[in-house]
Amino acid sequence: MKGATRPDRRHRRHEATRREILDAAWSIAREEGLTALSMRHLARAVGMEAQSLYTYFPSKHAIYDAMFADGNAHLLGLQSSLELDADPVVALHQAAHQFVEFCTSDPTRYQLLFQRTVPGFEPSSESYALARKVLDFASERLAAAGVADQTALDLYTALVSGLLNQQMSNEPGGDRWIRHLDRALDMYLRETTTDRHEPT
Amino acid sequence: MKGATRPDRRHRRHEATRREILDAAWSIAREEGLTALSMRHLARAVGMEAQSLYTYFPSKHAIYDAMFADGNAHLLGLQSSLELDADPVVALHQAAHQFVEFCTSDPTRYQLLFQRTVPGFEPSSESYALARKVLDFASERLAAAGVADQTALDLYTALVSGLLNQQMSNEPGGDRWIRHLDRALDMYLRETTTDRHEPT
DNA sequence: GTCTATATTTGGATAGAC
DNA sequence: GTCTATCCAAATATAGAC
Repeated sequence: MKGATRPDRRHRRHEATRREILDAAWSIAREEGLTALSMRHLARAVGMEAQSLYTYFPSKHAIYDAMFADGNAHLLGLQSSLELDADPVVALHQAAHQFVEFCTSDPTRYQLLFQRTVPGFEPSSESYALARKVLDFASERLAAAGVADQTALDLYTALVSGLLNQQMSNEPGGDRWIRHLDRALDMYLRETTTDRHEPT
Repeated sequence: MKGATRPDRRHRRHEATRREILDAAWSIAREEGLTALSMRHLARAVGMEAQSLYTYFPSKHAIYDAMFADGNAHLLGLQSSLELDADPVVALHQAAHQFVEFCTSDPTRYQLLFQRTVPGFEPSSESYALARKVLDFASERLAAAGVADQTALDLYTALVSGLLNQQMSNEPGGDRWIRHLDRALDMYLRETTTDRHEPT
């Protein structure tokens, strides 16, 4: 007789609970802030004792790390599935808008992924690799639009993140800064690309 | 006989001790991070018991607030005493460089003044008024250079803070982003001002 | 896998003697 | 103004029974 649960079944169950905990963590962080997330609080939300969480995550930082990976994976999925215009300049605007939408739609996630506000947290190298891929995506969009060098890429990230930071810090939910995104992109492209048409 | 200390003398002594505590707080925050600052830790640094600090500051937040005011007052002093070039465009570059230097020279201060990273802290209205004056300064420099409207001012703060944020977050101490400050300013001015010379 | 019990640390803040 | 003595709350994490 096979009294024991099959290993893969147990594994699936384990993963499902992990997912459940992670979702609850996002929920708490969104409602009360990233730093307000605690093991006790999280445990209560999923109907467990705090100590039982250690079966699924070795530490609180591991939970932050899983959230970090989670958010980046989500963004990568969005970026991959976005239908880009044939015109690389239009495509760059599209991609930038998608990124801004992703960030503004969830300030907590933005804080975890792009600001360094959680006290002792640093992403693991595995999670950080995902963040790198996100940046590579932007790099490709820029190259397609005629911007190739590293310095111009740095200026781009500064410009977009500058608008986002101001928006999220001073007027979350509004558009006082991010509504200048298109203007900022045009300004940026005028600076960093050499127009080959209109030679006169 | 006048056995009691004169009130103003007592007041001066009180202020001196306050100053001493504040300096120690900056020192600790710089060495171990803003969030690592605790009453016990701070008290040990000045040779007191933690409880005695409450004679000088009613709460921990009051200490953060005093630090916030401190930093902004310092910046205002620097801005006021800077000799600006007669050419408003050159003057804008000067002022921007001074600001960037102020920020990069003390990451902890930058974090307290311009990022919102301390968990529950929000500056009092008195302290915030100082921060407003700092922004007014930038506003005047921009107006002198021919940038008057609010949207352009928002774009300016996004641009400068964007470079700073990237620099402080990803490579503190380096210049990978801030070395593009002049280029970014020129790009910005080209976008936001109408050149009256070269009408052809 | 989940629980109870507990260790351990750390924090902010108050009361009252001196 | 400074101290001792506490209070109170909250956090992460481990040990071991079931």
